[in-house]
Amino acid sequence: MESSNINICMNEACKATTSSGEWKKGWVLKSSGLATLCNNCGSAYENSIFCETFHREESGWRECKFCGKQIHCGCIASKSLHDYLDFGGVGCLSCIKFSEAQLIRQIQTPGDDIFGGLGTLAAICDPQSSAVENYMEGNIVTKGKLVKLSKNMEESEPNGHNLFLQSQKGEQNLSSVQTKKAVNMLPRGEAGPGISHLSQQSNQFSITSKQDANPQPQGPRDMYESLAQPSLNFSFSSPLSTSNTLQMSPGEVVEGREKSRVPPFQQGQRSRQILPKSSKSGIPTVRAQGSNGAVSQTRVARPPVEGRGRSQLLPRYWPRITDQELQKICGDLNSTIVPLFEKVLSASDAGRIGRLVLPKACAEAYFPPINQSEGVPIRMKDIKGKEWTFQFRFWPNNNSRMYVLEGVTPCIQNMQLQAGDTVTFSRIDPEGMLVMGCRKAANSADMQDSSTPTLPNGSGTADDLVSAVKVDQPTDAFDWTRKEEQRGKINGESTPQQMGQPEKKKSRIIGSKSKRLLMHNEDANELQITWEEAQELLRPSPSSKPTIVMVDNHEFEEYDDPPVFGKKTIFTARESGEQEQWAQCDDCSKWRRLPADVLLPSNWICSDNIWDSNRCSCSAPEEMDPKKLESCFRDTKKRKLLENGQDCEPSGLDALASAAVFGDSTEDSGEPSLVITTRHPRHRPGCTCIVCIQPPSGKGKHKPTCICNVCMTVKRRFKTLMLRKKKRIEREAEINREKTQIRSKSELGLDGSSEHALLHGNGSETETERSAVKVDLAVSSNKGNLDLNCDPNREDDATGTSLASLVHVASLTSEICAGGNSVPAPGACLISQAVDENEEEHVAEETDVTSMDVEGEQEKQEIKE
DNA sequence: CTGCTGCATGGGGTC
DNA sequence: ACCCCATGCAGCAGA
Repeated sequence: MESSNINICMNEACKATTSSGEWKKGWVLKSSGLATLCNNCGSAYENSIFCETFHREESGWRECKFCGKQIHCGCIASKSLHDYLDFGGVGCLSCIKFSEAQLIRQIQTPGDDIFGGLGTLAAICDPQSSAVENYMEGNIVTKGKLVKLSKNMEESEPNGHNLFLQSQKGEQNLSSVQTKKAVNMLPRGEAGPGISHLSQQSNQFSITSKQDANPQPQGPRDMYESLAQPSLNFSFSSPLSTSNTLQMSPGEVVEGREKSRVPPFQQGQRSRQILPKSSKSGIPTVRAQGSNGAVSQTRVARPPVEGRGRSQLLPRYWPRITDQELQKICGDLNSTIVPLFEKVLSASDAGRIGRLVLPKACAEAYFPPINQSEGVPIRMKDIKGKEWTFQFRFWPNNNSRMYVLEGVTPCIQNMQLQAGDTVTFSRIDPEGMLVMGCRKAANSADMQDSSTPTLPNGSGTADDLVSAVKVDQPTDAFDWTRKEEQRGKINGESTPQQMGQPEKKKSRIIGSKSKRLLMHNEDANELQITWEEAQELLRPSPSSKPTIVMVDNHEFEEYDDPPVFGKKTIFTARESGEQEQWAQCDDCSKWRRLPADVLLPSNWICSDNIWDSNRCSCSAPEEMDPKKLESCFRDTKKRKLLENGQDCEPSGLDALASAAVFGDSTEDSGEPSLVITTRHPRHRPGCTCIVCIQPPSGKGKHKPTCICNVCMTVKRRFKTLMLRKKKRIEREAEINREKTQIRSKSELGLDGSSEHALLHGNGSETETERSAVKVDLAVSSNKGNLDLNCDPNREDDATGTSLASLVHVASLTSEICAGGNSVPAPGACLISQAVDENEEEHVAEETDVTSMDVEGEQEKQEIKE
């Protein structure tokens, strides 16, 4: 009750402290000219002091909207004397009781003084204010009463839009008044302000937002990347138009658009019930302006300004749209944007099912009420102005409902969103059209990288997975918890965002409940590989030592810790049998020879090469000629496949793949010979651990007589390839004939240059030669992997050429199969069968193959990326 | 076989 | 303890 050297911001969400000598800089003294004693109870009422970030606009003194009686709203004892009007303002209880029904009619009547009167009020009570919340819950007025009044208003108001317009008008007046008042209330001196913890009077929770005349350009971390060209030609066609709610808060709009001096960010007038309780789950942590007057670019969680509010809206759904983004969406037009809520996309949301699960509270607050499970179509625009129609519906779920937006896949794909990104739902007013915005997760992979601090203070670590993902604005929204932690600390100019944040609360920021969403992006990338490829990346946990157990005379290594992903390396062996390992630098892509037993982290560069001082820098040349290296790797792959084939009878697929890889690669580099490699880098040839003995998916499951879809596809494919080969041979023969003829002619009369032109001009021969090279390169670059999905029609495609070789090999195998008594290779049999099959299916099959090609290449591309 | 639909389940957050 | 919601999955329809 007493003034002291330390002033505390009256806002419960802030509670910042400052010494009395400092409060001028960023602190606003409120109500200094008003009475300090409650007229009703005589209780002392303190002048309030707020830091600008949280400064509130009014004193505890109100005027009854109906009778003009002065009410001190900050006085607990006055609880029986007044009530908060859900649409704003204060009324004494006697008036409220008398005129509740009349109030509704007044609201509906244009020109009624209610909203005009709002403008004459020094301020209105903001039911959304946390202070109000606390206060009301504390003693003043029951929430149910407000809800009741709110519902009455909603139900009795057939035209919410009109209501909104009225409200808006009134609030705009209010805003101007508030702005003026704020200016008038600039600090007058150090005297007066005192500490007050008790003043929980219902005050409007106005947030100053000073738009800099020269707003700073958005940094790369400022998101809403695709907000660039919002179209604001929206129409009020959304079913939301039926929403009988007092709608947006113009203060919010002002905040986003105007460059007024201290326009209060009005947190809306209604739907207090959709807000969480302040002190626990987070008061609106709006920090629209720092005390230095910097432009507001911070991403703050703003409680939605409206909604039917049938349930609470969790802070994680509060829109964190920045003023800049608001401005972008609003553009220069007269439309205003009302942030409603946002949601971090889950894997399910971003998946191909096309169902976006809507938070129940949000759905019920901002979407039209639906009684049928089928729901209603909802038109929505994205931030580029493209209109989408989704089906808004629900499913019964545990005596509740689960609301979903169906058909969002095209929109999400259009915005290139994925799990972890955020979709925002806003409304353009006065049109009322819903706008679906987006915000990319801020380079989560990078931010999760332990090498890159994610927070300004460098507190980001690899463990800060959650915060790293979502703390995209370090000086951004802070949550209530953190504010609570700051209580008692000097705030001053420091940004609370720089404070540490409990791990538990970090997940709040990401907005996700599910740990499944928290998958490291790199991990996600790792999952975009095949099972076999994954085996090559698996490393036993460095910290764990295996326990060797014997099962059926096989040694098994048992690890207590799960395997970890390491860098993919290639194992080779010298002729002496000595094994070695090759790793590629992530920076220069040069291959470095390493001891066979070392395990590399997922990221490895030359400077990490502690085993070869001569090649511990990217500037050092590669030890081996790239061609030889490729050959070596190819041989490695070949040997590996051979080993696999010896272990178990190859399936048709395996045989074909092996044949394809081996067939046209007989080059012997003379360098380290092909070596028996394992699927498990840690494991040596002969290892019989569960990893090494387990066949890859599908291996061994397909018999030569198998007629499963996979095998049938392969059969058809090879039939196609055989035909292709036949045509190719014919064409080459024809080309050769032509060349022979040309040579004959040139020998007869043409000069050398013409011959050269002919030979190189038509490119026939060189094309063939190139093809031969490409065969080699294709296999090499693919590290021996056979791409069965290549397009046989692409003659100039390296992979396709290699497949021609594959066909050649396959045909040879087929001949063996047909002519010998030996047990045919399954692949050969497949080919044999394929040759016998009718050729009529070719056209359709080629189409299938082409589609497979595309998918296969896309898949490879994704893996590369 | 694939994709869609609707519901069930259970982890986890909130009250 | 309640309940939200991310996800799994069975059933169904169409290709």
